[in-house]
Amino acid sequence: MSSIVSGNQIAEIAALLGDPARANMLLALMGGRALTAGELARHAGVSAPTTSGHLAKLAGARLLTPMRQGRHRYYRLASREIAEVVHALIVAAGAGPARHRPAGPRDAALRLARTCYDHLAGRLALALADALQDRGLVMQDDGGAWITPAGRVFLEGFGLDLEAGASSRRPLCRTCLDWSERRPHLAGRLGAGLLHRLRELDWVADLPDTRALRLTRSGERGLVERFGLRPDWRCEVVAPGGGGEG
Amino acid sequence: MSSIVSGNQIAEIAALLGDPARANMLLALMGGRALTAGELARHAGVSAPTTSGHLAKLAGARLLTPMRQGRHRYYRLASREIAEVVHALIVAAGAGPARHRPAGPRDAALRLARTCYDHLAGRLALALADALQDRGLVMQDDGGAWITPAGRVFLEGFGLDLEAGASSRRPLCRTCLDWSERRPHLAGRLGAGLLHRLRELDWVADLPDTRALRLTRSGERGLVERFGLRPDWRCEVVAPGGGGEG
DNA sequence: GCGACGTTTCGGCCACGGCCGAAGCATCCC
DNA sequence: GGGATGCTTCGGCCGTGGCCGAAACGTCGC
Repeated sequence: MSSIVSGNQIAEIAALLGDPARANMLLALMGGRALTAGELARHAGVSAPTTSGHLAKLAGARLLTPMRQGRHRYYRLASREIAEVVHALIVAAGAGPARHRPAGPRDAALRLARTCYDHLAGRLALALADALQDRGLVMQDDGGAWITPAGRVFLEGFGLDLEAGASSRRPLCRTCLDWSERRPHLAGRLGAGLLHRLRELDWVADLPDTRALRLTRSGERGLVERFGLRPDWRCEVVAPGGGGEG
Repeated sequence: MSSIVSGNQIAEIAALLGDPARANMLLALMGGRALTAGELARHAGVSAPTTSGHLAKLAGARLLTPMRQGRHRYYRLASREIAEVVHALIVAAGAGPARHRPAGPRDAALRLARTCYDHLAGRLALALADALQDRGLVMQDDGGAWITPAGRVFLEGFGLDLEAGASSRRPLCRTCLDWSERRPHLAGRLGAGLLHRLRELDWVADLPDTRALRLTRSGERGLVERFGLRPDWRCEVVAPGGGGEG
């Protein structure tokens, strides 16, 4: 399988990661959020023109995907494969005393449900996003998500104020790459509003000293009844193949 | 988890991989075997002096581990973490339709026993290497292996011709990093001779259309009786904490 | 419309690093 | 010892590419 890949192709990608400014940009994007060129410039510690050049290269090589939004330009990691490369580099750089990560109960809880900035992440977030999509309330395509008219009615009926913050630059509905599951979940004002409402209804509760969340009994019942959440949402979604063999 | 790693550290590693010559060297080393500077030069398609410079950088950054052996200098991947980075890059470069690998029964057979070039690899190879070491017939240290006088007697009694090919440049006894188990097994002329003899005795048999091997009933009995192979050799091997890792 | 702001293009500077040939060590073999 | 072989060091050439300031472009808000 590796025989079809030449060192030159590898070097091309690695060289893009081999610049401190670009590496810092990619690192900043590992959170899964899309960031603007300006934010990335600040993360990288270089000027706006320099940043622009770097971003053009990264997008040209399909490492990043740009999204225009008004006078801003958002960039996000283009694929799971690229995220894997950066992840492997993070591990290799942290190297030294090879840290062991036994994926304990804490990790499991985080994978199940947690906050990501101000919105929901983890398997629960994905299941919720899937449920909304299955019912035609939210549509997702390659690089974004939006609320359908039916979705607007439903969400306002659920108690969300979709107009709140409408004047801010923040998009109403946006996808955010879920770091543990490697699939996009819902962010933006919709994601924030959802999490806020779920807390308000006591459908989710914060666990102490962690970003993990607990889905309450009423929450589980409510999400299944009103959102059509699949009862098996806790199950592993996909098992990406492990290390290769020579 | 990623917060303690700066983009600069990542860039440092990635930059080393970002040169076509170096990338081709690392790709060649992904087979798990240690290769000489000359072999790597040929793989990379650059001159010996250039290769030397590259290898010095890679070894200096702990991506490769050098091993002197006479007038040769062998290099191998320094750690599992580095191999993971290269692996992720291979996947990302092959990108497009992300191949799925379901780790089926074929894979399991390969992990159990297979050929690696002309010698044995997989758990059987490790168990055999351990057995030889436990009985003081072969000694291994940080970067190599050699046959003890007692081992020489035993192996010749088993039917190996240790003098065959003695005039060639190939080392008698060498370790080779097992790619599926991430521990060294025995290669060199000893490894080749062992596999040859095991086939001759019908202790192992080749499976069709794969590099996997099957240990026959007589083979299993013979290896337990004569080599002291542990009967539980098929079990998952636990990575020893000490190890030559990193 | 106008100014403010975010981003990109242009031009020029400069350093880093890859490349090789020649020469220098080290090792093996006879 | 002498000669082959494998690898490294040295010196010099040269292209690639990162960086910035100035200025242009596009969008937003008034």
